[in-house]
Amino acid sequence: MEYSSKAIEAKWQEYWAKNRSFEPSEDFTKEKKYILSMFPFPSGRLHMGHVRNYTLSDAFARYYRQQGFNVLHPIGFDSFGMPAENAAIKNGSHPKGWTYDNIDYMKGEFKTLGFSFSKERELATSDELYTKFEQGFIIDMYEKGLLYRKKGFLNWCPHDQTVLANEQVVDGCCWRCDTPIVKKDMNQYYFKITQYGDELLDDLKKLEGGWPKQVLTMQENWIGKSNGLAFDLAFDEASLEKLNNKFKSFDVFTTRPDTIYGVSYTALAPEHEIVSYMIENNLLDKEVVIKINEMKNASSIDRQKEKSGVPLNLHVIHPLTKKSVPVWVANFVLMDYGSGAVMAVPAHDERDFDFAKKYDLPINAVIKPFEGEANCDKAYTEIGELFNSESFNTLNSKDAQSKIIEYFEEKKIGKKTTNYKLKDWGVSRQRYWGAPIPFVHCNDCGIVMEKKENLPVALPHDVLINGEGNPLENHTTWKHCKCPSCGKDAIRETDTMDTFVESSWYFLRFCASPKNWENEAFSAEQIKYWMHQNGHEGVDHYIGGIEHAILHLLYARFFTKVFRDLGYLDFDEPFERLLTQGMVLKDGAKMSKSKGNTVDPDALIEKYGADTARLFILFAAPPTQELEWNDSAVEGAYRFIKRFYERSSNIYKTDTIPAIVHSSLSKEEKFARKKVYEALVRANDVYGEKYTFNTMIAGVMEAMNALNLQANSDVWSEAYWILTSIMEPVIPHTCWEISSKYFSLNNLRVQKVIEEVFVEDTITLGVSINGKRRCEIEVASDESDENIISIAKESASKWLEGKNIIKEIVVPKKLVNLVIKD
RNA sequence: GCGGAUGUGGUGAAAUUGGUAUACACGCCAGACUUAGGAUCUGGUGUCGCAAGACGUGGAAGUUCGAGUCUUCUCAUCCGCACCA
Repeated sequence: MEYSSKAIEAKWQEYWAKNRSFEPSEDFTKEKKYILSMFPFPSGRLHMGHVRNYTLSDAFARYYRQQGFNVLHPIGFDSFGMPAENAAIKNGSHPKGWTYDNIDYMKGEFKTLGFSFSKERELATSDELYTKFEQGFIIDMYEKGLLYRKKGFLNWCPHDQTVLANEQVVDGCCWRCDTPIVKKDMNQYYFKITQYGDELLDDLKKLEGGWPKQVLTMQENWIGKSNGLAFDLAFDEASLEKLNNKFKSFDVFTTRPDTIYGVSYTALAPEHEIVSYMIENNLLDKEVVIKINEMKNASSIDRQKEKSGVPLNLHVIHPLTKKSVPVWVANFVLMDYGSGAVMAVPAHDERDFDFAKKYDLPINAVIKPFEGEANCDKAYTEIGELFNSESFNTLNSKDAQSKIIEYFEEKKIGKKTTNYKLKDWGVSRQRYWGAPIPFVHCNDCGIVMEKKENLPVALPHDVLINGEGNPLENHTTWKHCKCPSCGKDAIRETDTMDTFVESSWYFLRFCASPKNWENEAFSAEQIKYWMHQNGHEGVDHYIGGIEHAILHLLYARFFTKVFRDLGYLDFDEPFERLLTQGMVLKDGAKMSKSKGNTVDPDALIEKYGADTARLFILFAAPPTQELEWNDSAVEGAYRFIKRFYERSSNIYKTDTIPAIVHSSLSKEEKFARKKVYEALVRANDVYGEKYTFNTMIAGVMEAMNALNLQANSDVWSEAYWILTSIMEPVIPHTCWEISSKYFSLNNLRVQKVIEEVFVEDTITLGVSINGKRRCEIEVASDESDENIISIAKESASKWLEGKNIIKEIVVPKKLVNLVIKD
């Protein structure tokens, strides 16, 4: 009975493949579970983060199959993207060949890890069939005005030679290659995600409980809703003249209208159109222009270092006091938030204060603390009581805010406004390996959508990828086409889509039978089934890394709402429960090639087998915590499996669970049974809410330790009937092997908990004196409190001598506490 | 700066939610079997102490018969956001 991971694992992997064991049933009357892991980018090999991710989802999928659910547990590859092109530049490979070779290899790895994915629903998002439907949705969205093209200042990564969405810029650098981004002015397509800002924010409430709090907070902050007042600041006569009457005013936004009487200057972003106009028309001194250009060109990190600005020698009229207020350009004013202009109240805003100090601008306090006096040594940013504010004096900040907004609205000089940090999602990428945006530029008709029957607009195979420019733009023939509307010569759009578009709807694609994939993106009937259950909506368990807390998860939520409004779906949120797994660390740091602290899954499987890898991963830490890799603990996992396998020699063949008369057992046998059923209870707790596989496995180990203390083959056999069922989601190969050998696979299903094994004749109670544990006593489980106390007193007599007992507490089945006094 | 999380043996971690702190595992120590052991099995292992015992969940205080768990303050580490007007 030597344990051989290789022979056992290969055998069952073949068996599962041959028997289509993990294909979902199309019997839609059964209860279902949709278990989904975030699909991988086919970079070449799986890393430990993937293994952890898929081990978790696989455990869920296998558990629910045992429980009799119809389980959809699909996988695919997020296969467009820049690494394929970077590899092309480096090795001369073709992105497509490189991608699909990697996919083949990684599919092999899935198999050797025993993951119970549906093979038949596997897909790659670079498949033309996938692009075809995606481009169809893009056209729908364009028609609805949810996709538009405009010129703007974009985040440009000089290394990847492409633009990035705001979400994809991390600390001023490219999220993929860490190159500092620069701003570039160019045309690009945007999804109007801001139109869904409110709903994306409000619906976070529906996800409470199902999603980690942290992710909800991050999304909330990202959307960044703030309420306030927007109003116009009109130029004075001299300024109007200076601007050739081109601009009469500009718009500002404030969340603190209560501080409006404290305005002492206003500031425009260096990119503001009024500033640009003045530069273009030589209305500014040379030195001023140089300073403004410096501000514009500074990286976002440099720009944050120190506040700086220049006056424009323009003035606006304060809307309430009618006083003249100078207009400055300031580097801390951001063009892409609000209107790119601010009213500055140095007395009550730290940024405005710093700037005013530096340039010696007036600081006018208008809010004072409810207790105490106004103080101009630093900005007072708390709420308080208004003064120097004409008719609003003595109001508190909160009341003043609404009163002042009301006043502006009455006078029609301003409006209550909501602003969002969230910006529209820029989706153009100037690269080859992505889904082409299915539009055509026609001299006569403008931007024209490709006809749906002509989809997909597929990529040309013969491209030159050398890292210079956009390969589609440079291709000699591909971009030339006929206008779908007028038939004249036209040019194809050469931008491709951000790969986050593909991952925004892949979970819906799995809701279709592969035999219909040619004809439909997803099936209404299957969406209705897989994405709904008992009033709940969405994927039942979605498992992946926290690094997608904003990007992918926000985009997927947005697409779900758009698809709903396009009439394709009838629910609001795609993922009901989200489990974000922790990182895999080695030597205290995230595994990475550059640090040289990686563990190769293939080598691990070669040495110990997939079951060992899976067991270690689930045992070493709870899923949401970081997982510190430990080679000798892996060894320990291997030894446990080996023991578990070899001790099956204690059991006999049976097709039903052995019947045992509990009362006839010895103390050790009863104890072993109790431990086995305790493990079962723990196992059932894991999947609902707690996900604590580590304690479930500890329970099984405890049961094994208890079984070793006795030799009753009925008890052993019953135990294995249950334990192989509990452990099957974790170490499936070993469990199927044992189960097929002894139980004809009949035990891999719901197990019943028997209560009688938990009933004990005697119980052990701790005895504490003044809360300090002193000794323990063994009493009959139905002993009266009165007797328990007298037994406790007797056994603790040593500590009670000469003391008065003033209180006696019995905690049922736990302990006795005696409170004494000298 | 703002927001969130975490802090328990040499290590990864448990603790049925206010009731015997350290389950389970790794490591370590000792023993058995062995030509041998990086195999297997058995036993031990929070700290101090010869012992009785004392101390012990980052630190300080509080509530309680009783606190890892609740309250207040504080320290440390990690993560997210960050000139968002």
